[in-house]
Amino acid sequence: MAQKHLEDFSLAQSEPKKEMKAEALPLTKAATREKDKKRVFPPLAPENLPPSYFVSATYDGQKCKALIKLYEPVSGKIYFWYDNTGHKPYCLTNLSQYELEKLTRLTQHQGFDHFEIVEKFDPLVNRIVSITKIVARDPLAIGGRPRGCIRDIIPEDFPNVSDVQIAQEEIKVWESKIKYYQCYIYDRNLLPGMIYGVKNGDLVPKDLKEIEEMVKQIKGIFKGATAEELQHIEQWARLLEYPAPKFRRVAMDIEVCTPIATRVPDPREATYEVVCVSLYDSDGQKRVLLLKRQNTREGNENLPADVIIEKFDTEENLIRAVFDVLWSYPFVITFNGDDFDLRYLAHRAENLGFRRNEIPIEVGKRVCLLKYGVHIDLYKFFFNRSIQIYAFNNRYRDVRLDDVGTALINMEKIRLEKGIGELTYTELAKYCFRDSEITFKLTNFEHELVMKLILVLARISSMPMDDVSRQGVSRWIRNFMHREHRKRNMLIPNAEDIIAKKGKTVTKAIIKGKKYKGAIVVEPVPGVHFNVAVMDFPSLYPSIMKVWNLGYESILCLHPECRNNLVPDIPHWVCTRKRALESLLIGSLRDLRVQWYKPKSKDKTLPAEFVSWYNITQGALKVILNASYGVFGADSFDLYCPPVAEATAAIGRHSITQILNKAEQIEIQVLYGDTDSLFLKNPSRKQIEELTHWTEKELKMSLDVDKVYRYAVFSSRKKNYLGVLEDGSVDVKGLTGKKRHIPIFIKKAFDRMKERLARVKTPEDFEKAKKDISEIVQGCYMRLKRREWDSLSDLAFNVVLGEEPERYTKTTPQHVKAARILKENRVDVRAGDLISFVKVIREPHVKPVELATKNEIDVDKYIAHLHSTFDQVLDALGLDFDEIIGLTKLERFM
DNA sequence: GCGGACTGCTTACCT
DNA sequence: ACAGGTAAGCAGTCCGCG
Repeated sequence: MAQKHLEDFSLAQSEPKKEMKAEALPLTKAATREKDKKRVFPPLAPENLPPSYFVSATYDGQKCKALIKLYEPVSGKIYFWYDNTGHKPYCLTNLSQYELEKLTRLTQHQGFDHFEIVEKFDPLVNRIVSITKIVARDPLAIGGRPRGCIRDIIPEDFPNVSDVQIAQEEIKVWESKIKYYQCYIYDRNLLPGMIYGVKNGDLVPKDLKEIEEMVKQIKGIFKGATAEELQHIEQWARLLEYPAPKFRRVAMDIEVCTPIATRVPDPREATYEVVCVSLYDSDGQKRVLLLKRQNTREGNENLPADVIIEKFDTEENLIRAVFDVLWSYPFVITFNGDDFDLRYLAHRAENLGFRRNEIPIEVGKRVCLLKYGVHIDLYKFFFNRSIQIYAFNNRYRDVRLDDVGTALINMEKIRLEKGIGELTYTELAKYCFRDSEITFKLTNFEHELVMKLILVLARISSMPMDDVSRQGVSRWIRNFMHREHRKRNMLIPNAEDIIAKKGKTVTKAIIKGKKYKGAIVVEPVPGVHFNVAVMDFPSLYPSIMKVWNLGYESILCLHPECRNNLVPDIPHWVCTRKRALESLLIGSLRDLRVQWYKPKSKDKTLPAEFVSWYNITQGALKVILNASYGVFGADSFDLYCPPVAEATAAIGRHSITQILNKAEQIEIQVLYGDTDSLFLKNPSRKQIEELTHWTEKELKMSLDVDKVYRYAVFSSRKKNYLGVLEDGSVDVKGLTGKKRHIPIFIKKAFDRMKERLARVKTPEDFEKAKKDISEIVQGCYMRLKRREWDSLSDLAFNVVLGEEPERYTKTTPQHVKAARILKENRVDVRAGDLISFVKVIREPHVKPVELATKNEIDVDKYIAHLHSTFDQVLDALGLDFDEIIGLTKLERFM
């Protein structure tokens, strides 16, 4: 495979060979061929293209057509396919053609094409309406320019509703903010991420016969599903079962030499020289391109033997060599390339006098895309909170290459002692090479997990891979909702219309400033409890949406006969006549995850590559399902509908309360519970079965035993406990000892306690363990008192600065005080930075670690923190901090 | 002028 | 630009205190 896609250069034509003054090679065969290759742009798909993956889409402003980027995995190339159906951009309005023709600004608009009358189902008024489609020649004519767009002209030129004759009380424009290529994807029923061929110039989906058997098997396990549900399960399964290709790709990193070592150069100015670029590709080719400079020594660092070092006499030639790469790889991976590497290269090339069409980069406001392939900026991807938490279980905490690399693939960046400009060639090469190596490997571990995850998300959301890797979960959900609206010929409602009709919530949140009441947390029973079963509803909220038919259309529907189908405890009702889209789509995704992908991802009898695919798929579904309730309560979501979220939460409270009562009734002690879980003390198998059956029958939802703790420790605090599993692993939830801001000095002591607790098997073991724990605490206390710590940084609190330091006006928290001190010392501090500070005796009682000295540490403050951290566990064990550290009751009183 | 009771702000966590 | 609920620590305010 690696060889194969380098063999085919049939596209190479025209354009004079570029001058390259590289030396100090030798080049491998592959690299030589790559250099010889000549570029043809655009890379048009031939009349008949072998099966290729739909990886991206855009609008070509010159050809005025939708453009699909197809990745052909055998040659490892991208092919462009332009629309040949004459599809055009449009928006919709409730004004008639007659009225619209009065608007000369519209009919004379250079982008205007024609009107059509269409019928669509309007979900908010629950009937088919006749509306006018305004077709344009260019998507920017509909919207997207600051002034004079069609969607703005209509309300501007009809300022008064009385000017026109319409049935509704308002002039409306719909679907004018959908990106044109998304519109194209929906209307043509295309599936990004799936496989297509080109036959006689037409784009045709490849038939998926190799997965038919599997799809049949999947449908077979959903016995209770309705025909409609089954149809959707099948639709999702087709998308998710089809295998992924190998992704031919290159990771890239650049270094720029700046006069001031601490400043990051501005990519919009691109004032300074690009001195090094490293490239690491999926065929194992590793290159470092260096710029020859005066006063730079060679150095004697060793790089891996297979790294090819190329030196360039001029920066221009170096950048040309990099651009050759960007013109030829289907996928280019960077870490922060949107805001730095690609942006810098593009502006630098401009400054150096490159012609526009020589630059392979499309520079946008916030992104940098490639004219040829697909640029994945891993920083954007890993920054996504949903990805961070649900796909990677919070394994990395700061979104920096070093941190993500260490956490996911155990690779660190190379630490620099000096600025880029002072490095020798080999030092610079080694440093830069490591970055592209980490970047590449972040897309390569676990059978190319990251690439496949992006592919799966692209399929679910009907989005290009470049968009899906940059945008948040609410966009993914919105886009598959849009797709399904179009598929059903439903009008996509405007957010303000949903709000006007269904915007009210009726419950009062516990937290001030929130819109509605959320979940229930059961008061824990403090103490140590042996044999604790944790039961939970798998995907509670998506289940509720499915079972209760929740969606913006069904909540508070217009049918009088549905008004008595009430949500428990609140006055909202739900439609009984028509299935809501969200309920159907999210419900079927949930069932597919719970009943197929989750079990398959744990099936040890399958080959590793399959398990990995199932695991990736279930992970992608998890990310989407976890957010599927929340988006309805987020005003940034296009189908924002607070009563849907409110009803979901209300039914959740109702469900857990019902089980609580049932458990009590069959005499199981409930120790704790949170939202969708119950912690049961020593239940019998029979009791568990009874609860499960009852839930299945009465609530129409599944209830599983998630795990069994050998023992669990609760304090009186909610969302705070420690549980030891049978295999000796320890779950710590919410305890201060695991929070990332506390000093490692305290954290280490806490971890020692954790290790000790893991070894406790029986209630009898506890006595010995308590003694050991007391000693751990005692030792820690003494070391503090004697000021015996390894380094000051062990005492640092690390707190994220949520805002720019000046923006704190109401209060000045300690980390902000420290940040301001740093600023006074000319250290650049910005929102999002992690501030490390220690507590000191003198005002203002905090100091950035790097400025503090041992003697000024306020030891008593640290003892107080040690105290409160351990108290969360100690009181459950019947231990007392003060007694442990040897204070008598009298001393404490004094 | 100072401490206690209180509220509010901020961060990090849980589901 | 998914939600609400909880814990902890500190900042700031008010009030009483001969």
